[in-house]
Amino acid sequence: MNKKQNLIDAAIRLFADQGFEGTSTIQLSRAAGVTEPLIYYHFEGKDDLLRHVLKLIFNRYFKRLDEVDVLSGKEFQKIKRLISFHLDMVQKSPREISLISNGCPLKFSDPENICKKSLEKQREYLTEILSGCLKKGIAAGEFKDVPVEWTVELILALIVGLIRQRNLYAENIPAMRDAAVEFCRRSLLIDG
Amino acid sequence: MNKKQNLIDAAIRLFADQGFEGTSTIQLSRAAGVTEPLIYYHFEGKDDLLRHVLKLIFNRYFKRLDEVDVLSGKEFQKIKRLISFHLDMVQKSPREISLISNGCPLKFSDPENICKKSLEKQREYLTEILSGCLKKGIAAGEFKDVPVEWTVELILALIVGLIRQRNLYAENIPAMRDAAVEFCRRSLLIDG
Amino acid sequence: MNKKQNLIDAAIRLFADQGFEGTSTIQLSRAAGVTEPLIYYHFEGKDDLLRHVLKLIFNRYFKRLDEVDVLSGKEFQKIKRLISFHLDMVQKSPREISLISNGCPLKFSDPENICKKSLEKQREYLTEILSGCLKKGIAAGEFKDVPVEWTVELILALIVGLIRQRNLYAENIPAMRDAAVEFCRRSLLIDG
Amino acid sequence: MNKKQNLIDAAIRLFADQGFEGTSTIQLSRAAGVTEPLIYYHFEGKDDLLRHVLKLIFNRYFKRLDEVDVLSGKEFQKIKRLISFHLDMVQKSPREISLISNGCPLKFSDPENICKKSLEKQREYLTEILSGCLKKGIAAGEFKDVPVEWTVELILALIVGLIRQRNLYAENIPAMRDAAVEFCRRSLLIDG
DNA sequence: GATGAATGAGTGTTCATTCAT
DNA sequence: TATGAATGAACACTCATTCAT
Repeated sequence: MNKKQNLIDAAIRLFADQGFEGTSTIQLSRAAGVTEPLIYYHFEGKDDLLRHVLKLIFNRYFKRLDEVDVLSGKEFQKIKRLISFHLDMVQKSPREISLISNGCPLKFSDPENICKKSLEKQREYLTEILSGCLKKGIAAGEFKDVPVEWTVELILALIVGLIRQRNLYAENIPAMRDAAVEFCRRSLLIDG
Repeated sequence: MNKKQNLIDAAIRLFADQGFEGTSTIQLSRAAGVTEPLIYYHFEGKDDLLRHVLKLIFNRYFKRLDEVDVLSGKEFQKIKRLISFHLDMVQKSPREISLISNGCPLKFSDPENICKKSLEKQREYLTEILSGCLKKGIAAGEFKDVPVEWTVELILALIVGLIRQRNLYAENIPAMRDAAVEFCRRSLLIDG
Repeated sequence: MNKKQNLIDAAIRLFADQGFEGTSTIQLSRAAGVTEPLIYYHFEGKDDLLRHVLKLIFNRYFKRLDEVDVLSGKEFQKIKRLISFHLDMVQKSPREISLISNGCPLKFSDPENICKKSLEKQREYLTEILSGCLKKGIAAGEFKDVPVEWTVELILALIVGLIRQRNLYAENIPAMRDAAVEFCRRSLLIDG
Repeated sequence: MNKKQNLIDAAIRLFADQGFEGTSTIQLSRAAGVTEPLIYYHFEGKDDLLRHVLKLIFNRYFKRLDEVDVLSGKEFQKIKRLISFHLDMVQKSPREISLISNGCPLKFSDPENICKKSLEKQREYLTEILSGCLKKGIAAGEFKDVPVEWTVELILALIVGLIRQRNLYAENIPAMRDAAVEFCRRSLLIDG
């Protein structure tokens, strides 16, 4: 069970750093300290290993996302927590996020792609929460009267963009997080 | 010269859709309607073809970026033009932008990577312009007193995120552009 | 003991249908409902399993061949019984015969090949009986004065050919058997 | 073109001697004096090479079979020529015949199998000729009144069996041919 | 300019087999 | 008896690249 875990760890690392196609099975096995055929004992092949790894990462992501408090406090508090959560994750597990946001899309045209399904699930989940926040916030006089649908898209784009920038340039996360929160606060809150 | 162009076009398409490692020289030659060795007549190899293609795309990008009016009008007008410009580009040439924003970063650790250099050049260029706009706008009382450095990062992240979302989900660009501009306007302008 | 038998049964089936080289140990184990290493518990390896299976089949064949009555009756009756016996066998256990007549000869150059030894034993056995029949029949005026050695070869070839045809085209065995017997009767008997 | 031919020759030899599954691509390439990838330049793969080789052999066989005189002379002369033709072929090109009669049937369950198609074509062709000969011979009072259909099957089985025996035991072909012809003559001809 | 033929190095994968339990 | 985990060697096949023409 140890060696299987080594393989998974190596896969996350190498797939994230070099891409799926750019990583060979022999590289994987060496990085995991095992022999090549063991990949085929534990998984059906290189594709299956990727699938397994992505499933794992998405499960982890969704589990943690579920734990984010999106019920209590003011509406903007909830949005702030969502933004912070994503920037925290990219700081703690940059490779996992990198795999999700860079590694997948290449094979995106394939409709069976788990990444596609998971990214859509993520999109739906976040869209629903953010829509709710915005609507309630507008109704309660907390937010300005912004167009909900497009503003949601925009916040999503902002989150995605921040993750990406951080992955490429390894910037000061807390500062960026605060700047992002303030940026949104000013744009959304009536007394921002 | 025709066949060389075919090769370049095929390379842009295939590298963008399948990634560099995911595209073989035989795929390239077939997609271009030529034979494999011709790649080696016109370029030094597959790597060189990528380099050539990226240089081409970045040149095109920088040339167009240079044509964006960042001198006349109010400061926010300039920022608005920059955002619009990028969303227009992704709509007109999604593959080129996709290559720049997805295809490259995989081999990013390599310091010789042309993509890295070009992306940094782009970053510097945009950062400079945006910094100028923000500083001048703040001084002129057009903008709120926001932290310049991080707000620049944020706008960049927003642009990157919007490009990415559009590439994955092919959304309504004009609407997103307007929403993005309004979002920033509210966040930045004193009387937003 | 049950699982060992399952392995043997699976081996007969798979080796006959796909050939020895065309059958993998994992296919064997799955078809037998056991795990791969069990093959190595009960046999020394894949080769040994083949050897075991062939020995088994040849033993069965020789045992039944021994029970064919080649003593009583006229000489042609004996020959008829031999022909009938082989066509009956191929009808009852086509896979076993198929293994003997198709699966083995491929590695025939190897002198250690059990198949080779067994086929030679079979050849000698049948040759001896048929030679005896022909000689006695000729001496007794039952048969025409045919060249014994070559006629024996011919009858053997006929048997082999009939088995093969039946294995490929699954023809009406009783009819073929009768036709074969009559064909030989006309060719051999003085008052055929 | 020379190296391609070497590959084909090597394939005929090795597939016939060791079977298709028993022959590796590296063996093939070494036996042909070329490098492994050349197989994939000239053919689509190992399967395709087998297909090519079988097509070639069957074409050669059918071409020569077409040249056998089955029109002139008495009916038995025609049958004699067919039997002789096959024994001549097995003497001249034993490996080609071996490939046809041993190598193929293993993959026989596959309906796309060229071998299956070709063997059926061969069967039909020979069946038609032999049926004609027998019918005409019986009508003309040349042959005894034998059951045509089954006697045809029998002669086919005899030919197949002779080929097989010769391939395994490398016997004196001319003697066997004469014995076979005489055997059939006695069985078929009224004044045999 | 352009290609058919060819290759060394490497790909993902399967093989028969072993070993600790 | 029986298996889960693991492996060295080999497998069919593809890679980017070269070269003579």
